[in-house]
Amino acid sequence: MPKQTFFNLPSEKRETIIHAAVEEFAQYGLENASTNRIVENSGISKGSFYQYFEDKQDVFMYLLSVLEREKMEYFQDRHPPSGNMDTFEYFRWMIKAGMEFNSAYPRMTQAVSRVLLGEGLYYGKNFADYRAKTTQALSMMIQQAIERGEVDPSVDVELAVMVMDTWTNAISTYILNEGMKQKDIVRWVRSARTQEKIDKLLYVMEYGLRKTESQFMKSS
Amino acid sequence: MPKQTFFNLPSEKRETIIHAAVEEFAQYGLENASTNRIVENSGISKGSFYQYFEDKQDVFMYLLSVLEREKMEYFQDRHPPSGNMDTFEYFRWMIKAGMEFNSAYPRMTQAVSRVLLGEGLYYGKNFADYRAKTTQALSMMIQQAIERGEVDPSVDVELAVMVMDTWTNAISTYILNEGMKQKDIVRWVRSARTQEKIDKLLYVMEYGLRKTESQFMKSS
DNA sequence: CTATAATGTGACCTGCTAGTCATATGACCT
DNA sequence: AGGTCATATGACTAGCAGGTCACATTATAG
Repeated sequence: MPKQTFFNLPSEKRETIIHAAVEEFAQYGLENASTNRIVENSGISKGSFYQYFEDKQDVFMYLLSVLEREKMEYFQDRHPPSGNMDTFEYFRWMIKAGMEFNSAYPRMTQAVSRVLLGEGLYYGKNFADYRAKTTQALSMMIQQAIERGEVDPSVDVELAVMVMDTWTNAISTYILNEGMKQKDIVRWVRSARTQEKIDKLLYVMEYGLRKTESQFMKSS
Repeated sequence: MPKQTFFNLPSEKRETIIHAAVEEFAQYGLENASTNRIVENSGISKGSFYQYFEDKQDVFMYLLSVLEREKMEYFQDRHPPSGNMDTFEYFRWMIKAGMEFNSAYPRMTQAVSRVLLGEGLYYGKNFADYRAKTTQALSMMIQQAIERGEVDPSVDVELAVMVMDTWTNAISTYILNEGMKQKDIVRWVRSARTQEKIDKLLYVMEYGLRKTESQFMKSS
C-alpha cells in the first residue's frame, strides 16, 4: 500500500501520478516498467516517488485495488436485467458487462491485464509470421471438416480457429506448468487422470463446435 | 540466423551453448534474458557470443526453428493410428502427440512458450491470491448451476472453472487488443458484429459445458 | 618454418536501472 | 520572531545491461 503522504496529496497530483503509472505498465508490463520514466512523466522528483510508494510493485498493487473497487461499483450500478437468471445467462451478462467496463477504462484495464495475463497471446509483434502458420493450418482443418460434413457449414471459420487455438495454448500451458511440478513429467502426462482431463476439455470444445451456428440461430 | 562460425563449432560446444540459452529463456523470457548469464553458463566469452549470434533475439529465433524442425520430425514418425479420421479425432490426436512432445522436451518447450504465450495465465507467482478470488467465484457459480439442475451433476467442477476462466481471459484479451485498434472502442464493443462474435464464443462454451460428462461417458 | 586467416578473449564503454540521502522549501504552531 | 515537522528535491551510488575492439591464440596453407 502507498504511504500516507501519497493520500495527503491534492487529488489532481495523485491522478497525474496514477495516469503516468498506468501508461507505463500498459506499455512495459511490471518487470520492465521504469520508475525513472514514471517520475519524469508525472513531473515529480525521484525522492518524492519513494516518499509515496515502497517501489513500483507497490504502485501496481494500488492500481489493482483501485480497478477492483471501480469494477465492483460498476457492476453494482448495473444490476442484471432479470433477477432469476439461468447461470449461463448470468455468466454471459457478466462477460458483457466486463467488456463494457474494459472499453470504458481501456488503458487501466490494459495495464493490469498486461501484467496479470502477459502480453496477450495473439498480438506479440515479432512472431506474427510464426503464429500465422498455426492459424492457417487450423483454418484449413476446419474447412476440411466442413467439406466432410463434420461441422455445420454455416460455422464461422475464424471463430472456430480462435476456439481451437485458445485451447491448444491453454492445454500446452497447463501441461508445462502443472507437469513441471511432477517428478516424472512423461509418466504424469500419460497417466489416466491427466489424459481424461484433457479428453474432457477437448470434448467440451468439440461438442460446442460441432453444431454451433444453426443451434445458435435458433436459440437467439 | 546464427553466423557460420557457430555452425563450424564442434557439436558438443554448440549444445552447451544452446542448453544455457534454453535455461535462460525458460527462466527469464526474452526481454529479461541476460547475454552475460548465457555466456557465463555456457563457458564461452562475451566476444565469442557476438561472433556466433547477432544478439539474443537471434539465438531465440534459432531455438524456435530447431523446435519447429524437431516437432515436425516427431509428428512424422508417429503417424496417426488410422488414415481416415474424423477431423476432431485428428485434432485430439494432434493435441495428445503435442503433449507427448512437450513432456519429452520440457525445458525447450517451456522456453519457447514462455516467450510466445507469456508467463502463463494460471501460474504467475505474485498474484496467486488475486486469481484465487476469481476461480473461487466461478467455482461457486458452477456449483449453483449444478444445484439448479442447469449443469449435469457429474460435471468436473475444477474443469468447468478452467473452461470459464480461460474464456473470460481470452475474451478480455481479445477485446483489449482488437479494441485498441479501433478509433471508438466503446462503439466497436457495442456493435452488432462484436456482440455476435462474443455470443457465439460463449455459446460454444456453454453448449459444450451443459452436458459434458454423461455424454462423455457414452462416447468414450 | 613462416605467413595468413579464423577463432577466442575479457577489459572497457555507454546507458540504463532501483534506491538513498543531505539539503531545501514551506506550512503551521507558540 | 523562532521552532518544528511534513514534504520536495536531484545528485549520487552501485549494479547490471548490451555491445565493441585491440589483442592473443590456434589452425591452415605454402
